[in-house]
Amino acid sequence: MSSEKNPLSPRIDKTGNIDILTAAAECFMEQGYHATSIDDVARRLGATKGRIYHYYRSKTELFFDVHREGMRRNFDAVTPVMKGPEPAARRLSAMFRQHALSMMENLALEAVVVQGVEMHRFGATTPEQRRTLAELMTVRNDFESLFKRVAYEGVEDGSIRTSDVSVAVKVALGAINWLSIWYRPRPAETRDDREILADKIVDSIMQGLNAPD
Amino acid sequence: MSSEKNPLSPRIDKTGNIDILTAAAECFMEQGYHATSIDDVARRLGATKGRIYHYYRSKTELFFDVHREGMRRNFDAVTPVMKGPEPAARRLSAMFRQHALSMMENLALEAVVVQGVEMHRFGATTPEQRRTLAELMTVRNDFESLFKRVAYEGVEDGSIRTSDVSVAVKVALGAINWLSIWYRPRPAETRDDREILADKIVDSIMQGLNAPD
DNA sequence: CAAAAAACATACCAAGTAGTATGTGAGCGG
DNA sequence: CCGCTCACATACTACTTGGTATGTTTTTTG
Repeated sequence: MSSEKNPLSPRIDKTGNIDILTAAAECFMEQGYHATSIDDVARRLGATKGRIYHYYRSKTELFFDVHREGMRRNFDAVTPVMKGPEPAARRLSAMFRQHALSMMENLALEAVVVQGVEMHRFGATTPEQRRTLAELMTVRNDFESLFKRVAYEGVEDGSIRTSDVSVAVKVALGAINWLSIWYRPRPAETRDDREILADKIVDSIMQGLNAPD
Repeated sequence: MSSEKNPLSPRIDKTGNIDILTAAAECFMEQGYHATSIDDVARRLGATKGRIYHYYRSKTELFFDVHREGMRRNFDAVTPVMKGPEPAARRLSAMFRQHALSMMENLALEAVVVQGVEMHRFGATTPEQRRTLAELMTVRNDFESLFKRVAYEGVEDGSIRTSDVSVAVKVALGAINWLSIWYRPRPAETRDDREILADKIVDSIMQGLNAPD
């Protein structure tokens, strides 16, 4: 069953070629999963199908692995700031900020993650694929739960106000995920630029649009 | 050039069959554009390819027409409430509310619209397709501009506060568009249920998550 | 009511693609 | 230096799918 072809950590290339995961992510971002052929990915690698099928048993498996890597970076970005002595509202906005920055800096990967979320609607063909997809959605839900948990803490410690925690979190995450659609780095963009944008987004989410009375 | 095969208004069926646009929208929503074959759409119609190609010259043209219809409904939902004597913040939240309801009640159509937005990243193959896609993105931008304009009015009349109008609008629309990914109507859902959800979403957008001091 | 056009269905093809089977050169352990 | 494995490349196949060409039936029109 688990012939262990894919190590969990991302495969980094030793040659001059860019990594398979990166090439796949870029192709999937630019053309979408179905419109991307394995030959497209291979071409971007400066290689042929043989190389890809040496590491991945199928196109879907490749897609899933890209997705996993994207989610892994999401967790890595968010978990360090979710605990601490500050009020929950502070921590939650820090989480949003980190997530937004992660979206911008792993754009290709995160675009694939978003496609994966959509794909859960799509009918996965084989039972094996269905199970893997279900696994990915579990990870996805766990990620969302991180935010929900802190949001609940905020309701309890009085730093957060909302009519519905679950909806509010979905709204906020949707706003951030939407970055993968409209955000494109400008040619000479710096980290500072991205932080400014992230701060604006977090401000919108936390303060809302209504002017204070 | 314009052989006028597709009237602008949606083609409503006179037979017992569901309409082509609806069938296509449902297929595109469930499987995505590329994974949907023309035969899939035909099968859902209880017909064959012949019927579809009688009205549409290509698959992309069909997709674009579904997209147009989705955008048309968006405009129809939002424009009636965007003008009036109330402060701009009031009108803007009414627009958000209408848009959210439109997303829920035209789920299949709107899912296709979202796909279209993603697709503008994708390389459209033929020049003709590129132009049509560019046209759709113009419509899309016009729609976003409706919100921006009212938001600017709000900044001027003092009813709206934000660090960046453009970003704030993108955040809000992203949150609402994200509905197409997670929202699914429950079996016996009523209009009231949808309005409650829409109100919660608008509340999150307008009030934010931070508790008032 | 005849003829023309509309509204489809059927049959077919060329192109593209996921996946496989097999070859091959480089490195490496013994 | 020999054989074995790894890391690919090459060649090929079975199948799907967008699109077309051509029937066939129903509706409209003069």
